[in-house]
Amino acid sequence: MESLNQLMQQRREKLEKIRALGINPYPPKFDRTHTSRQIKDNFEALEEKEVAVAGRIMSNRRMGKAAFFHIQDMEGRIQIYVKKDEVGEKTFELYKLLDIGDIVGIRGLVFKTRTGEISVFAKELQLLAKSLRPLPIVKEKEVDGKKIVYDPFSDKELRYRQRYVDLIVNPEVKEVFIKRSKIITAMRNFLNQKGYLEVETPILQPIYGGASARPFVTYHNALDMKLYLRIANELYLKRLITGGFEGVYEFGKDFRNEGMDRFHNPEFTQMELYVAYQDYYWMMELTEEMISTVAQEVLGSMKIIYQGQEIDLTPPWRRLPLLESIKEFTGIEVDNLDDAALKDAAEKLGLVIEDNWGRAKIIDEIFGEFVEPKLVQPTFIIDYPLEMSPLSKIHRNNPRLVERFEPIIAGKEIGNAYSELNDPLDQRERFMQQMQLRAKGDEEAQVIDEDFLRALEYGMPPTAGLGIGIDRLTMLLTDSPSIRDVILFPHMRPEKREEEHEIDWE
RNA sequence: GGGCCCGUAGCUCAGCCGGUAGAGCAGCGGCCUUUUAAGCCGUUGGUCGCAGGUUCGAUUCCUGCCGGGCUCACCA
Repeated sequence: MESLNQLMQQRREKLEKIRALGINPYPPKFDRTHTSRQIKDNFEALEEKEVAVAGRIMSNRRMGKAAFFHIQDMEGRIQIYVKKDEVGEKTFELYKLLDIGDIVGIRGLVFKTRTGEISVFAKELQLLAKSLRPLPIVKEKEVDGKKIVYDPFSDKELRYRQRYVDLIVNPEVKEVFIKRSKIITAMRNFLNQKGYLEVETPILQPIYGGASARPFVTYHNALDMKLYLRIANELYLKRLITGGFEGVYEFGKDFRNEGMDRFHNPEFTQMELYVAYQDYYWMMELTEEMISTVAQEVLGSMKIIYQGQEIDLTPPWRRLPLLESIKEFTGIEVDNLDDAALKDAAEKLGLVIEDNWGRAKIIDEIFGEFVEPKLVQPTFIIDYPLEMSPLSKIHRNNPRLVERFEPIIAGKEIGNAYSELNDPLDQRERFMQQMQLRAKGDEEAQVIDEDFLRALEYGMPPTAGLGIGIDRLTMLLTDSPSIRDVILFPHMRPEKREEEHEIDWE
């Protein structure tokens, strides 16, 4: 237990004084009639009427025998006016023992102050929860309609570790997560309207698959076996297409045991959708329709600003084959070059190419370095090299390519899709190639999944599949520079080692 | 993993080339019954991230560690 500093000590003393007044500092409930927003939006109708509001004290201006303070509820803040003559001696004593951060309920009359602020004139004041820790104090002032914030609570480490404080003190943070929720709801509604079925598939998997990534490993005691946290939903969802569902989707957490940065959190949310009898061209249309619809519903516009760049999500989006995109941005015509010449060309661009890299890896490198960052407006990069895509169908016009696309927006991929490979013999081949890569030390190569192959052998219809990174999409639609700004509790190292709290596994 | 930067009061920060710390807000006490970054007067509060080293003396210099940020690498 950390020792109490002066401020926390004082609050505990106040708590005892409140108890001594015969007041329960943690009563069971409060009957609220209005939120702050409802009062502000309906002032004319509510003026001089009695309301009951509740929230956290966020500012306090005391003037002898009267005081103004703001309380904050889910929808905003409203000012409260307390006057000793009005609330009485005892309640005013209670008021004097309150702190910023305490949760209170007020019953009183709606009025407007001399300076024009809609407020509640307290007739009754009730403590609903005493706060024992001091909040950061953020003050703000409006000048010419612009909000100036003084001493913002800005330490990123504290904000991420104590998100509850961040949410209390920084209202725009709450907005981001409200939008995140609306994005997911809008997407779910879109998919439901199309008639697709939302399903749930295992997170704990005996064999992981569906992406190239290193997994987290866990252990089931009763079964005495290793399990993996899923890296993708893909293989289970395709089993369901085999099973006869013709459109299934899942919003799910995936887990990848890799580095962390501005665009990667070890656990992240993905929406995966599989639709029978369709191909990747069809899926491109669905994707642009879905993303633009979500933006329209959540933001009221298909035009967004991301980190200062204006982006127009209105369909149709540009479709650009991968190799053409490389030609466009670097002049390199990959198809005219043999392996050695391609390596030379890449090195001339300044890339460091390892000797054991194949063509696909070099192409991917050139794309990632010279093309992707330049694709600000939404673009479907289509038709990837076969070797990079063990789960997608070979291109109908070119056996060295697959029918795959990635939607790129603001220089970053936000998803991945293909005409799903449903030829079980070809799929087995591709798995075998992956196993060879794995034998050569590629820890991210995919693992053969015999049960998935068995499902394909029963026959899976032609299918289009799509994955959309919900975190990345949310970054885009909330103009957030880091994935940690759109995840409520981003992964952090433990604050300190507290031996006494270590969990004792058997 | 590499590079750069940061860690000082509850919060936001200052502290030059070494002499064991300061501001604003918050808090506490006083005045103030329509204030709003309320105001005025007074005042408390710090193992200067942790551990070593150099030194008569370290918040300051050096090393290591811990935590974080940015970035590069890796990575769908």
